Formats: sequence, C-alpha cells, structure tokens
Amino acid sequence: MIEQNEFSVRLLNWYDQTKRVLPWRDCPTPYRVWISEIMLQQTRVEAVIPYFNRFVSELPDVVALSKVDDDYLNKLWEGLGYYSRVRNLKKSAKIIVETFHGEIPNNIEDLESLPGIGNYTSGAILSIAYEQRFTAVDGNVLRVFARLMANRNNIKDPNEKKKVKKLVYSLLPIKRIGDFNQGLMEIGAKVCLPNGSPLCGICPLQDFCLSYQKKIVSEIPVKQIKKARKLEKKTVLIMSHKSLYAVEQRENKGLLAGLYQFPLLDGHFTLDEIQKQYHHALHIKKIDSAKHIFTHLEWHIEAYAMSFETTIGGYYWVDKNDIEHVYSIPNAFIKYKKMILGGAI
DNA sequence: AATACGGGGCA
DNA sequence: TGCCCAGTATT
Repeated sequence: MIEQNEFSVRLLNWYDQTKRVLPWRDCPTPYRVWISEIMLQQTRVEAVIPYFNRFVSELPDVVALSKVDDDYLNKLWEGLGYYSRVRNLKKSAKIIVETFHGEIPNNIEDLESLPGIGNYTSGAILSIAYEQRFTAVDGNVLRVFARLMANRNNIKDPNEKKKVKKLVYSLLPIKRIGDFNQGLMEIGAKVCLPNGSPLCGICPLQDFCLSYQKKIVSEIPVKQIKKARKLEKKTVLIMSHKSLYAVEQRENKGLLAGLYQFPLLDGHFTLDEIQKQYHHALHIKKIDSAKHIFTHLEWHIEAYAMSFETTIGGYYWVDKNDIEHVYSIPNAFIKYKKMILGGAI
C-alpha cells in the first residue's frame, strides 16, 4: 500500500527540482495544453517542440485554427505523423467556436465529444490547464506503475489501464494535480525508461517500488508478441517539365490522407514497362530506390525520373519553392524531395 | 479485441 | 533491426 501524501510529496519535490523547460509549460492555457497534448500523442517531446512553437505562433487561438486553410494546416504538421490528429484539431476548433462559444470545454463529457480527444487527453487538459481532479495515464505512467507494483500483466490491456487509473486517482494530491500528472510522465520519460535500464539510483519513488525491492525491474513491463509488418511495393515517378514537377493529392481517408506525393504506382516495373506506358516522355531513367517503414507497413520504393515536353493532365505541376513551402509531402517521399530540391533530378 | 495510423531515436 | 513513444478511432 502506497502512502498518498508521502508519494506525492516525493514526486512533486523531484519534479520541481528537475523538470524540463518545455514551451507549453511556460503558459499552460487550455489552447496551448490542448495543442501540445495532441502533438504529444505517440510522439516524443523532442520531436514536438519545434512543431509546437511554429503551430501556436502561426495559429495562436481557436478561431485562427478553425479558419485555417487545409493545405497550410497540413504543412504545419508535415513530418510529425498521424495526420488525422491535425484534421481532428481543426474539426474540433470549429465545434468549439460554433457550440462552445470559443472556449475549450472544462468538463470531461464535452471534451471527449471532440474528435481526437480520448481518455488520456481529456485528463491531461482538465488536470494541467484547469487543475481539476483527473488522472492522465499514458504509456509512461502505465510502465511506471507496472514496475512500482511489480505487475507482470499486459499494460496495454484496457482492464489493466483501468486499475492503474484507479490507483493513480487514489494517489492524487490535494493541490497541483497537473504537476503531479506531469511528474509521473516525467519519471517515465527521464528515469523509469522504456528501453535500456531504468535509472533506479536517482528515482524519487525507489522506496515505493516493488520491482526494485524484488530486483526484477528489468523483467517489467512484460511485453507482448508483435505481428510482422506487411510489405508493399511502390513506384515513384519524378515527372518534370522544364522547372515544374508533377504532384498529386492522396485521397481524403486512410494512410497519409489528403497529403501530396509524387505520382505513385502500386508494384514494381522494369524500365521497359515504364517506357511503354510513358512513351511520350522525352527521357526516362531509373533512380535510387528507397524503403520507408511505417508502424504497420513497409514500403519498398523504386523510382524513375522522366521529363516531358509539355505538362500532362491529372497532376499539379509545381516548382521547387512550392514543393518546399506549400505542399505537405510526407517523409515517405523525403529522399526524392531532397533530390529535387538539391538539383539532382 | 484487434487493427489502422507516422516517424524517429536509441539499444 | 526492434521497441516504443505524454493515444484515438474504427472495425
């Protein structure tokens, strides 16, 4: 049994002394907390920082976000991944403006009615921005408590999550709920590490940790067996006419929805097959291949560069500046984007 | 209950 | 290479 007051005092003291300086901690308004929490879903703090600063600088409030141009919005998210997050952000902003009078909701029902806000994010916003009595149990906290309690169950199991939430709730201090929650996550990020050995020697929660006492820290959390990724063959076409290049927009749902790419074919093809299909091209040559790994998918990409005397219908023909600054092209295509911008094609 | 959904950093 | 990250929505 963990003593509530002792636990939170240890945690908050450690947090006060060692917490990282993060842009969203400067001025934790509901808007800034909301944006940061969405960006931080499945995404490391270090990766988020530059995106967060640019995003809130360009779109400082809910109204600005609700009215922003979609292509420009995608550009602000380019490279961050999980692009449905940014679509949901704008959808939510519209709802907030239209039905919540422009105020980020301060209750869990309205908050979780917004697309992109689930159980973790609602708790994070309510506790950090509004100082309300809610937990924010993320992957860090699940790991920390699996170790604290020497729990070998699968921490991804929703049932286990509920148990952890209940326990964390019982440990919440009277004041500083937001700092307490952030402190737990900070322990997970900087001390009770996900890979490699946790830094138990500097852990303020060491006295409470059953895994540490039993010397089984390295065995927890128990990880599950994962499925192999599916492999897909893709062919990228770098089509050019003078200083213009062809791009196309991906469909509005599914993988990389609504983002732009260089013309993309399913499957691999010989130079001969490509020449037959694009017989009106002035010149075609095979260029570097690439591999791109998604969480659940692996693209094996082959590529051809081809030039044309005129532009061809069905594509946007854009210059280098637009490729760099206007169209959001995800990182699966970064090799070819760099080749174009660097003048290699 | 399982799967889709990005990308990067580190052992 | 494999793991996992301040998760959510869909099937």
